[in-house]
Amino acid sequence: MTAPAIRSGRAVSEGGSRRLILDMAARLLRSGGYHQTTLREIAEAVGIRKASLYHHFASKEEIVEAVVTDGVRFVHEAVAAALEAAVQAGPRQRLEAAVAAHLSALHGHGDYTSAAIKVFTFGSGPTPQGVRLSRRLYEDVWRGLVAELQQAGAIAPGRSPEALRLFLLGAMNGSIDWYRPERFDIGVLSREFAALVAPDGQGIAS
Amino acid sequence: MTAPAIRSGRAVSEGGSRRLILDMAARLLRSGGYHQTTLREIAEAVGIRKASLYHHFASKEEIVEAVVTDGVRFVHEAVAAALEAAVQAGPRQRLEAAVAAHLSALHGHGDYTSAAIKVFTFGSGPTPQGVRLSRRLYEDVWRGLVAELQQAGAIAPGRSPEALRLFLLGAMNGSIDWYRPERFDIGVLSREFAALVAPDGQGIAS
DNA sequence: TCGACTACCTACCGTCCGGTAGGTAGTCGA
DNA sequence: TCGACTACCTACCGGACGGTAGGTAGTCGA
Repeated sequence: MTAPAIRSGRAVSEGGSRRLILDMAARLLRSGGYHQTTLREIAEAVGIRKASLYHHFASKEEIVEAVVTDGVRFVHEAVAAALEAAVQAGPRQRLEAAVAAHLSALHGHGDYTSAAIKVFTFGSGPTPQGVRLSRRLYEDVWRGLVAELQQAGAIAPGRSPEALRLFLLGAMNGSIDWYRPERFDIGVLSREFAALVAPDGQGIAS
Repeated sequence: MTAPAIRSGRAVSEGGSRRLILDMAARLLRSGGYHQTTLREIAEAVGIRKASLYHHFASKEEIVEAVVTDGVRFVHEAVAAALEAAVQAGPRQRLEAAVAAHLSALHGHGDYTSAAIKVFTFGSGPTPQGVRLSRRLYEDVWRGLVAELQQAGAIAPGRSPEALRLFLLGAMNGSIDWYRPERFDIGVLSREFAALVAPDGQGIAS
């Protein structure tokens, strides 16, 4: 009685299965983290048998790594693009744009970025080197931005740049626990974040 | 050949087994979260067989709940005591004291508080009602403190108090991912945190 | 001394995990 | 038309999971 679904050899999309697997894995990883997410769940969400996942990926780790790498790359590119678009703006506006881009990548777009944060903020699963590297590179974007803000005098003198960066990233990533699109607006939140780090009346513009 | 260890009926301490189990569970939960921590690991760390855990607790959930509840209560009491001790100080000093108490509970003391955050920041395991309640009560402490700061004019006008509280808690709890006692000083960090939320030159003292 | 009780133990349960072996239907270039 | 290839399938593996059944030493009050 269980409808066997339409099976048709090459299925609907050619080669799209890999993306579909990653999409479903990202969704499940986002809500459950590494250990709660099982290959059976992923396979079921995709609509195939668990063993078929091994036709596209060699292991669970490989699937998770692909999701996490994509997630980090996505938020990295979004923030880099936002900073490039605001290259002529003042430091405060650049900060606000970067924060908005980060939060949008986290909440507005797919599940990849949230999944990435869930997975390696847990510290649960094994963290491959490629993931560590891409994460490091993304952190450097913020390191650079904080340094730029400090150089422009936009942040209060005496603040530790490293503490500032950790505070900011931690607070933004922590929003996956409380952000609800109907309760908060990313633009408003970004202004709040930026105002904390670079208060009004500070910097070259004043 | 496997040394059967010293078995002696009532063992070393009377009734202390329960605490020992929770101590070990807290340590494991802190580093592994809910799903990675197994009853076998806990039992091994304690030095008893897995089935013996059920003499003290009815289920894994009950153990985890006890650890989490203790962790929240500990940080709650620490922050409340710090605020009480600084009842005569200015708002900025009170904020700094609360932040220092929270961070100390997280990093300076046992594993309970970090375990609590790891467990329900994951959103992994089931969250019993008792845990939700104690967490809510603790959040109210910060809600009250932010309101007090706002009333005293210590934070910039126009800031959303709820956003401020969420940022602060998120950033502090995020520190479990990067805090290392040899790289950071809790006193210094607390001053950094407080300076962001309640910048100098603001409030009744100026 | 003897029953109740405490704090453990060994042995086992069904279930689910990630992963593997080997098969099969459809597609496509030669 | 036919072999190679792709994309899936069924069936199974050993092992780990949380949890249960039932037993056994030691303690202690009556």
